[in-house]
Amino acid sequence: MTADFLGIGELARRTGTKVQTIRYYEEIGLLPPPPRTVGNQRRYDRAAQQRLAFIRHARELGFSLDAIRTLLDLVDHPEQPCERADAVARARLAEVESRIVRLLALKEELERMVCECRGGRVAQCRVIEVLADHGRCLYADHQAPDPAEVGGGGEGRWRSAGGGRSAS
Amino acid sequence: MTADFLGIGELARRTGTKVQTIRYYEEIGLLPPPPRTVGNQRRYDRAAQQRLAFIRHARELGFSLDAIRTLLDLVDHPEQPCERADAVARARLAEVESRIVRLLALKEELERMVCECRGGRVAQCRVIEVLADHGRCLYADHQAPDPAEVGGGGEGRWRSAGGGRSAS
DNA sequence: CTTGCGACCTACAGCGACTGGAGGTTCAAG
DNA sequence: CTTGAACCTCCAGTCGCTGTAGGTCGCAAG
Repeated sequence: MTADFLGIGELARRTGTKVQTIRYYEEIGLLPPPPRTVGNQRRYDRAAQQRLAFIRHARELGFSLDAIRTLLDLVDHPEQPCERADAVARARLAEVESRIVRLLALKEELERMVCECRGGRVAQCRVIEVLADHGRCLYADHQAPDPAEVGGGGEGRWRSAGGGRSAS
Repeated sequence: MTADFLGIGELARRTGTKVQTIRYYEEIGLLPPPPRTVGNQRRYDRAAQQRLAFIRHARELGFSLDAIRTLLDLVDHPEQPCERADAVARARLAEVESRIVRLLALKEELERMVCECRGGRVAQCRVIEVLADHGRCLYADHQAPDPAEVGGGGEGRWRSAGGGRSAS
């Protein structure tokens, strides 16, 4: 049924990839340059289809293109021990886990915000208030790079700086 | 203790922001252009500090700069009803929640992969195998944009396409 | 007053992972 | 032969910064 050599559009349709993305993968060396017709159009065989499916699947699982490059290297040398593949997958797992932890904390924070907002004016809005004052958070360290003091109490809105020329 | 007008470096230090990032926020209109010294250097007052702290905090909670722009607009007009702020926060919450759900599924998938890999050759590696064959996943829809058939059985590695010129 | 040094200035290029468009060619059906 | 969809290359833009180059400012020591 399925022709063995596909045009780029057909390949795109079958793998749920955009045509440009396929060309992009080729450009950065994830996909090998396929053979072309005499009219210069790309033609993909089954191996290319499977390689692209692998890439897409790995992308769906959140692997970076760099990690995928490593994984594909391994696919290309299947007699090696698979420690590297394992390590890549484990690293990705650790990433996902820490992201989940962080997002759960964020979720709690956001829930508190929207629950406490009782729909008045912005001037009394909890959402705005919490954002303005980190101190009202459950967790001080959402993901902050540095602790760093940020100065200042909480009364009076601070809109924008406006006029005054400064001394030098 | 704290001088009321800070140089950009001091402000950066206090808010845990990079100097270039502050200039970037100014460039895209999140921070108003501050007054300058006669020598053309930026000087920030307390309002600017608080505005930047707000931005940083919102960023830590994962709000996009666009969402933050909306939020800051509201801060600048505190007599409005706060529905918009609420909506922005709720949208962010929904985003976070769906991301958590997706990541939990990914986590499970990755765990299965690394657990089942028994450290042989790449040729028998579970990690590689699962990536090559979406059908082995628990959930078909990690985040795929389209279902899309992806063709093909599972024997024989598919390395790269290589030579053959195609017919036209 | 000069020198030196660090903090500051503008302008622009680059990251990852695509996405979109312009402007031109090729293919297959009618 | 004509039409129009699919293809081609090249390049700019997305988001949220980050880094660099090459110059200026501010302040202290000599």
